[in-house]
Amino acid sequence: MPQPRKRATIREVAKATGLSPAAVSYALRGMQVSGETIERVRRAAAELGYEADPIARALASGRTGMIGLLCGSLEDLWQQALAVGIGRALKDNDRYALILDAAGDPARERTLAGQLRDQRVDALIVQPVDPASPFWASMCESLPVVAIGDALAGARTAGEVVFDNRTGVTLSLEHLGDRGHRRIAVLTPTRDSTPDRPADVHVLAEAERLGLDIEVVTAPQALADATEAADRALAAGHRAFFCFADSIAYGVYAAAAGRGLAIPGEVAVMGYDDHPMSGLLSPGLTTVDWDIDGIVRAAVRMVVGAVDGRPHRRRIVQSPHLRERGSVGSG
Amino acid sequence: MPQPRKRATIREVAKATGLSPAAVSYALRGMQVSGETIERVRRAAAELGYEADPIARALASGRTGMIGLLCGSLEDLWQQALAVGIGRALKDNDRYALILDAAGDPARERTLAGQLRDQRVDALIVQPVDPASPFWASMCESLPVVAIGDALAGARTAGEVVFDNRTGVTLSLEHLGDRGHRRIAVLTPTRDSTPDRPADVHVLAEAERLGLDIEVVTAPQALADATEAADRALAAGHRAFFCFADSIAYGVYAAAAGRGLAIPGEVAVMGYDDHPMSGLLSPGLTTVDWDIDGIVRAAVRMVVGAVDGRPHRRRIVQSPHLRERGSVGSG
DNA sequence: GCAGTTCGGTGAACCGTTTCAGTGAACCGC
DNA sequence: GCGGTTCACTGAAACGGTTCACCGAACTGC
Repeated sequence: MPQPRKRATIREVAKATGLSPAAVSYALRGMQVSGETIERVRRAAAELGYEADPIARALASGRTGMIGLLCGSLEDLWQQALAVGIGRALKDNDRYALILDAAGDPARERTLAGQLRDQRVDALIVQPVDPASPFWASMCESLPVVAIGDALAGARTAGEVVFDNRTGVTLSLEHLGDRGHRRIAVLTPTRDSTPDRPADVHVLAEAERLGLDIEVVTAPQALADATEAADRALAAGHRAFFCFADSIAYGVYAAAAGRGLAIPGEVAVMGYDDHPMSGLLSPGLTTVDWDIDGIVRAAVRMVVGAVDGRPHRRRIVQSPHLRERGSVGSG
Repeated sequence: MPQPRKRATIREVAKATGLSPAAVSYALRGMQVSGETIERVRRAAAELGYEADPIARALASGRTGMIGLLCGSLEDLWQQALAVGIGRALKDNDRYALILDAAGDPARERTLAGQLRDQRVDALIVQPVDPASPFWASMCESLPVVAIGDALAGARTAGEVVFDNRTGVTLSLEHLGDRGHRRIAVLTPTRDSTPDRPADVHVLAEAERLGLDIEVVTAPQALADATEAADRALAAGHRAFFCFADSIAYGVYAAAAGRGLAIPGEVAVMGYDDHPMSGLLSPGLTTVDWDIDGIVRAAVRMVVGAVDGRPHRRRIVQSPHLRERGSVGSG
């Protein structure tokens, strides 16, 4: 059990400069003190190796300078990329991200969001698993929340970067339909316990409109799990897949390879999200792309704006495009 | 600016139960109080919706129950997978991971490690960018540190999961040599500012031994950057690549495709790490694999053991195997 | 020359826990 | 019935900052 090295406290800096702790506190944050004093305090602090204790600061001020990032499921490569991107963008804004993983579980999502609040994060960015939960309304009461993906129902968010999933779904299903696929397995990460998301509901509506025969199958995004789910669907005779995440589509590639089935000759696959790896597969994965850099920038601008109390756009809708690469042949 | 909902404090619970705050504190942690009182306190706490404030708790006790995870570079897909894996494994041990990204920068690594200490994480897991820094010794004085990858020089770590990079490098270079490749571009994420890591040094020694003509090129792990670096190497006439991360090898695939060069016919590529996606490419990426689940389990066991003061293995060496998939033809 | 500001700074309360050093009562053996 | 433990609990001091209320001195306008 190593003992923590004793750090200098604000009182020691005060003693060294002959000022009160309060003055030191103000000086180091550049408030209400003369320039000459600030310089003196800076010097003394540097000499003593003093740096304000973030925990004590958080307790007293209620702020931390950190921003919570609550991801829906970090098994998903695209969401991993999003998290990394947001982390780096926040760093460029001199802020730190606290990244947590809801693992696709609505209950866990609520727990973690509450913990981030208790940790005094200045704001929260969330890619909600369960956007319909009334919990979000109370969350938005206590700190600025920026939602990515789906808007939070009935909550006063500080901003939202909404994906136009209706268009995304329509593009995907139409593409499959145009290529002659009528019986389609829809692989979605949504857990049974999650209330139907707008996107999922829209899948049913569009399938009806286009006269498609679909079966919705739950598939986790981790490659091994997705492969297993895809393999079961292949065993059940499915040959056309609409995957609600590129990560899941990768599982279809793996499962098809395992059964010696060729893509796109014998199996058709559509992804959703456009992860960088999707362009590297053979054939490339046909998918629907979101502008991930744009999403990152928008979310970070919103959250930083909200924290600093600056005006900012509260709502941006991301439109998808079909990225055709060859994984959907004619059926 | 939303106002934080007022939460119940320990004093209110004390008042409600007619006990002192100290008694409540003890009761909720099941220490030194009668079972009947514990039950009474529990009930009152539940009724008031009381939960101990983690920040105040951290300030008073110096502990948080969180474990810091400092990654070398989260641009790397394999490291992303490792981070996610560790996060989930810690969750299974009822602990939370605080994930930070050093972005390949030794200075940033030191800064972030210090911040995690200041945040009172109970322990730190680090995949060091700069394992030779004397900084780690002082870090290990103030909290348990578990190192993944390279051992920390001159530091009393709580544990280390060391990769046998010597063997990994030897396997890789021998494989390339056996297939008749003599002139090899080594793509490594190591920044110029980083002191040479043992693995990098070993590359030079082994190249010498095997009579290979190598050129070391710095390449970031982000796909776009790796592709660019690989493209420059291709332009310089390189046709055989040893990439020090699968993520970098993906860049070679992309660059080769961009120039219409076939793998393995015209370009040979070796990866390092074995990310799940590597098996999905065509041809599959020949690489050196580490048992990522084993690494996760070992690191988590070590860190949890160190925090709980239980005895645990302090050092595990991971041995690599060659995972031949077809991306290295005969040159 | 006097009320009214502004400036630079102080003292003390406060944030919400944990923990150390007691303390009174019950219980023990003898 | 007496010293010695144990038990269940209390009071107050940390932990290391921030912030509020206030204060004297130096300006300001008139």
